[in-house]
Amino acid sequence: MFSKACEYAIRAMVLIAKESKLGRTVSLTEIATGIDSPPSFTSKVLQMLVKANLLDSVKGAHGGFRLSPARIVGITLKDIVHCVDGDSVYLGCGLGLKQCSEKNPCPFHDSFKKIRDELKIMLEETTLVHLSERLDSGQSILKRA
Amino acid sequence: MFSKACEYAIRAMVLIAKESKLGRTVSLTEIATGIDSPPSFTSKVLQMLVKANLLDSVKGAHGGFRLSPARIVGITLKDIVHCVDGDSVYLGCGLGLKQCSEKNPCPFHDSFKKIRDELKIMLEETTLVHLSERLDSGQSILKRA
DNA sequence: CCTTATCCGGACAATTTTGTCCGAATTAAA
DNA sequence: TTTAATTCGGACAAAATTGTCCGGATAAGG
Repeated sequence: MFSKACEYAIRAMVLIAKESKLGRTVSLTEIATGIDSPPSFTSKVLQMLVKANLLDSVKGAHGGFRLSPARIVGITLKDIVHCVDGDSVYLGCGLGLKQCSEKNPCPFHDSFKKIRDELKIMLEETTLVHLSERLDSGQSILKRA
Repeated sequence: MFSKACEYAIRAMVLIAKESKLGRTVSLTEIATGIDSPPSFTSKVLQMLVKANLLDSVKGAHGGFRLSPARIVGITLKDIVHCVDGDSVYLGCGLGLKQCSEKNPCPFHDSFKKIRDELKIMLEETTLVHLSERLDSGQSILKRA
């Protein structure tokens, strides 16, 4: 469904959101430990998010990553997925046909479009607030126990 | 969403279903041309389907691939996807967490489960009959025009 | 100013996915 | 029986994705 890079991106952003709400800045090491991901690769992914202006980084000692309150409220899963994987997950044809469209549909265009649209809506409606809240309450996990 | 291999598998099966209804056996060359895919790679994918007993092959001159009427009716998208990509598309965690479950959910387990379940149902309900009919009627395409 | 902790960027490496090639086995038809 | 058309299987190659390493830039704190 999503690439590894995108999975790490989402998990990292949720963790950063959680810590940012407490006023903390989170280092790469803490993130990689917290979401159980390869540090160097995670670093690349975070750089993508920073460049796309979805995430703030603080250089130098005691630096790290953080999210402003406005961003925690405003950033959706769709923003993150779009940044890392592009929009083919919720826009592309299920059979990989570039010519597939309403007028020129592949055989399961209609049934698939329904799923894609729901996925798109879900990604658009889910913000970092929603996700990080479940972490706070201990209702959910970001890595294996 | 699906791998290239899986996309080719689905497109090929729809084409074979369409031709099999007319009593024809379809060669690899015809399939690759008909669905606009790399022949040798498509061959590998078809072999997977044959081994999984989802498809019949006829060796030797005038050989090729074909589907019995019973299979055209019985085989669903889920069968094909499961054979080629496994079941992670409609069963796995959206964040790639193996420990994710009802009792130990990742932050967007619930919203994602809804999508996955619908995808699963759609894949289970869609058979080759449905897909090949749309080809017959000229309502849909398997490659670029 | 110096040291230390951190992000950044580029080069590199490993792994997985995608794709190619060729020879062997099989079968229809001349 | 020979030839041609085909699937099958294995080895190989290319490309994409995932992951590592290191040196440079930046900033805090003594």
